Amino acid sequence: MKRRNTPTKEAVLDVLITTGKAMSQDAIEREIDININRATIYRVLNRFCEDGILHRIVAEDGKQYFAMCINCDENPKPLYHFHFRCIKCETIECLPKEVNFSLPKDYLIENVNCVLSGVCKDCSQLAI
Amino acid sequence: MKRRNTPTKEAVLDVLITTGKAMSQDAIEREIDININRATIYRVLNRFCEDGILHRIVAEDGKQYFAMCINCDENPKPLYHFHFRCIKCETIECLPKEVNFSLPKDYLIENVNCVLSGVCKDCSQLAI
DNA sequence: TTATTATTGCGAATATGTTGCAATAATATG
DNA sequence: CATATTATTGCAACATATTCGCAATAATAA
Ligand SMILES: [Mn+2]
Ligand SMILES: [Mn+2]
Ligand SMILES: [Zn+2]
Ligand SMILES: [Zn+2]
Repeated sequence: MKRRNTPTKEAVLDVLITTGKAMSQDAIEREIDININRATIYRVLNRFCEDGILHRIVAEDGKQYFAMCINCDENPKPLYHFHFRCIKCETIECLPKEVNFSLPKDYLIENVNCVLSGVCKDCSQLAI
Repeated sequence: MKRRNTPTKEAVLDVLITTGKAMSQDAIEREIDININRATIYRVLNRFCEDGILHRIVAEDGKQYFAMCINCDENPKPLYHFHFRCIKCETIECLPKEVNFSLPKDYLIENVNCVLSGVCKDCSQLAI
């Protein structure tokens, strides 16, 4: 199943690159000018995750958010990094902080999903 | 709104105390012998969370899991601790490991939701 | 240009969690 | 114990997120 280039894939990646944040399917759909079906966006996002182009974060709202992998911008991020979800502006950003943990004997690690939530700097300064 | 004692609340707490793990609504319902309505279980769980008797974890499967607070058993746990979700046996346990993080300036923390996932010791040893 | 098949749109299905409302039952009070 | 108050429950309906089957479309290889 060789991948093909399509306007949909381009548009989705474009939005994610531009915002530089983690976005949910509906947020992505809202930002795209052309009309793309909900299911299609999910399929594109899932494929990007399989291919290691995006990574998936599940926030405490139970929703999936998607962000570009690793060297998002200037600062490359550790494989397992924290995420911050602002409850005011509803955005999620990848923090360049590594998650440090240790597991008891005989535990096998497969994935890490760490989300801190609160108010981001933009929103906390607005309040002043 | 003074709280009342009911068989439902007792049954739910009982299951959570017995397993000592974090459980989802459907897992709890399955473990209870009497029939309790889905919505009722959710309401009971939400009330326990409000009252600080349970805490809520959202796993990467997007589902909510509920566990007894802090001094679950012998070892008291830090306020912000890691959780481990086994993808084999589908259980979640509270790890007595504190989550260490630091936020950039002007960020306000409100909540922490950290879930590691993989294979727990019981399931990894079964494979041997 | 044509054939192959990855990708899409659509509608329906699944799953998790919440809510309105009337019925039930726990508790307080005399 | 009898009665009033109201927290709690069951039920059905709702909301939302995500997936799936299937036929139509379109990107690429030949
Ligand atoms: Mn990230
Ligand atoms: Mn816990
Ligand atoms: Zn914000
Ligand atoms: Zn296990």
